[in-house]
Amino acid sequence: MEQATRRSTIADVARAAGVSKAAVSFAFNTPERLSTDTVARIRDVASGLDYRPDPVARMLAQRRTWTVGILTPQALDVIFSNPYFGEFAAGVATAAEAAGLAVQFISPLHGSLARAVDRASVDGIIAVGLGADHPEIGQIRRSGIPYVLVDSTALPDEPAILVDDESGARAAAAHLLELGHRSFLVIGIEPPSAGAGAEPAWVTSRRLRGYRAAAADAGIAIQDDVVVLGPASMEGGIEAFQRAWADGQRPTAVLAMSDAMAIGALRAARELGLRVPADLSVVGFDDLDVAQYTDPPLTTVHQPNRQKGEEAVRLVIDGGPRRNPLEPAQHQFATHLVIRGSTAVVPPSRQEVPDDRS
Amino acid sequence: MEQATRRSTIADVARAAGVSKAAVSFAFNTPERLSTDTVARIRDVASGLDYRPDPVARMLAQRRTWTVGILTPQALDVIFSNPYFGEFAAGVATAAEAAGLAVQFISPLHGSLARAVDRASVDGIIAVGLGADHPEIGQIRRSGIPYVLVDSTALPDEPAILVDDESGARAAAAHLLELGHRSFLVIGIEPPSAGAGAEPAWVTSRRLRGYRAAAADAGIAIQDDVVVLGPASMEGGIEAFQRAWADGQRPTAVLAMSDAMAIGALRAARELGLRVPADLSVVGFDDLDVAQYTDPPLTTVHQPNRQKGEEAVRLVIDGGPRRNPLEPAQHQFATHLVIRGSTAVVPPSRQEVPDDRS
DNA sequence: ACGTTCTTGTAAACCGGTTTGCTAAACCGT
DNA sequence: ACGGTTTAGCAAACCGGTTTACAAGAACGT
Repeated sequence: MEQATRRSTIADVARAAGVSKAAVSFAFNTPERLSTDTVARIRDVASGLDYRPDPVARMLAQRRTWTVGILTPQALDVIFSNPYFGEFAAGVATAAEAAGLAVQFISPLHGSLARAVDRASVDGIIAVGLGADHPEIGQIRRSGIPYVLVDSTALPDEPAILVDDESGARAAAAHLLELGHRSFLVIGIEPPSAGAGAEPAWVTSRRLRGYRAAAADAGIAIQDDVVVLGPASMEGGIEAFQRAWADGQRPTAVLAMSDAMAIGALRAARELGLRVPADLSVVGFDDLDVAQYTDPPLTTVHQPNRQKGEEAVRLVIDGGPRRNPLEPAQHQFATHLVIRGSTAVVPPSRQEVPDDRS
Repeated sequence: MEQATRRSTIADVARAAGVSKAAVSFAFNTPERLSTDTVARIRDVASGLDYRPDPVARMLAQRRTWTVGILTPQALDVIFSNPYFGEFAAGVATAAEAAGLAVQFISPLHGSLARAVDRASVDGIIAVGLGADHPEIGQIRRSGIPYVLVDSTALPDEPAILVDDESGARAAAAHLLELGHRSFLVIGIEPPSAGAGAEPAWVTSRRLRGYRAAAADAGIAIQDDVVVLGPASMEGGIEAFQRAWADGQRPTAVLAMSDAMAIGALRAARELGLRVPADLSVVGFDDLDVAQYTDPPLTTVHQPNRQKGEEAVRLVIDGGPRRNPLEPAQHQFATHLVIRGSTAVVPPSRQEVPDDRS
């Protein structure tokens, strides 16, 4: 028993309508090339046979897939579980739909990103969170497919979507310092690949630099031993906070590099009997939708997650062969602090005696 | 200025290696058909030219795309913003990756789902949340592509992933009744297409049936005027709750049909000065990851979001031509209530005098 | 020495569309 | 009546792979 009914092809339609294959193709794509009644007749016959042009054959002939790919070094299941990616992807989807493009996710296939890239049939690649050192970006460059880098340091003229991580982080820390906090815990995002830990281009480094700049302005230093790393998830936030606590740390404020981790910290703190913000202040990063819904609502650094996605599509679309060279390839977004309810003045009991070097 | 460097094709490799196209193809796909050193030589030449087989051409020739599609009637941006879908998609992705398949999202293109289905090049379709009446499912059936329906009533022998919505809902309501609640607000999910409002197959109807069954057991009725509908988002939950409140409703318990909406209700209640669970109990549905992180942690009906996705892939994969007819096409998952912190006994001031018809 | 099987490779058909000449007829102005 | 332009449609090449049918030579058994 073979497949019951073979799908009808353009040749079937042509035969049934008594015309050439070309005519059928024209009837659908450039009807003005044919007389109106031939078009009508062909379309009739076609829908009678319920003919649907094979998208793959079309892609091959046109050498366009009408698809953009979102490339990530993490496995797909962690991507989809991560609201940050959700919001970013929502932005991509919005712009893609407007341009008539489909969206495909490209992530390691059986552990190999390179293999996944090879199998992917896309017209453009939006690579998010790849370290500049990732070998795959070399592969992409060579492949000739237009691409744009997101959230990673790029070569000066390479298409990229950037965010002013450093000043966002700086604002967050400055806010806490102004509230009198001096004892911090920094919860950072660990790099996806274990290898690239110390890489200075990684987002964690950029944000940390911002935190430290603000601290330096206030004359204090954020030591390495108050920064803990973990996966950018609520789970990761809990664990990071608990680890620090077990380690004997008793900060009055938490600087989390992602809202998800901040939410985890919120939860961990609550379980330890700490009240936020009375006993502990927490500030996140990303300004996810959920940040408004936590209790208390989360003070966090806003970055335009959806806009980043939309802009990425735009860049990759006219990042093609004849890109307008006047227009810059890179787009940097600003960040700003959103003060909600999870931060407050440092508890009196924990205030440090002011320096009295007069 | 044409495109700088044309990608090398199989013909280029064949010429450079002094063999036929077929040999090159064999070298990659069935190396045992060739002598070991020919294979080595061809591979060498190929990587020298950095040849990468065109995935589209390959799809056409093999008549396989190695891709599964997730079909939804909602726009992609709402999908990606919705954590429920995120978790489901994570499940799909896990199973797809294991099977070496890519994942593609299919959702209305310029307002037309049918058009999107036509353009999609996939080997199987996972259709989620389509009402049984949706015309597109007819289109899919006719197209001959294997598919599986998720979260929608299916024909008896049609591949489908189902969930025991009714008993889950029943358990939720029973729990509240046991705690003494008699005055409810039901927050339901509005159907994606405005048209199909009264459709009895819709998930909202199934869950409502469960709530009502439990209520009936306790001798009370849930009237239509205590159920409000909205989009399945946190926003939607806020609005629904506020609308009901403005309408004069003062429930002691909220039955939300999605965790996202429950979180919205939590927030709206807090803003009105209501303490949860002291003044108001809230129970959700879905048991999203975030449900553990709300304050208080959300009592909710668990359904296995990720497992549903994984199973859907399995069903659609061997839902192909020669499906094992012994194995049922449908898979129904159980639900169960998870009691956390958002539900408590009804406040004394609101206790109803027990019926004294003796 | 000879038919048979195995091994290694090739040529050509094929997947299902799009696109590029090209031709024959219709239309047009004079 | 006639050259020039449109219009309508066709045949064939092409996109870049896979797969089938076949051939030449090597290995093998007797």
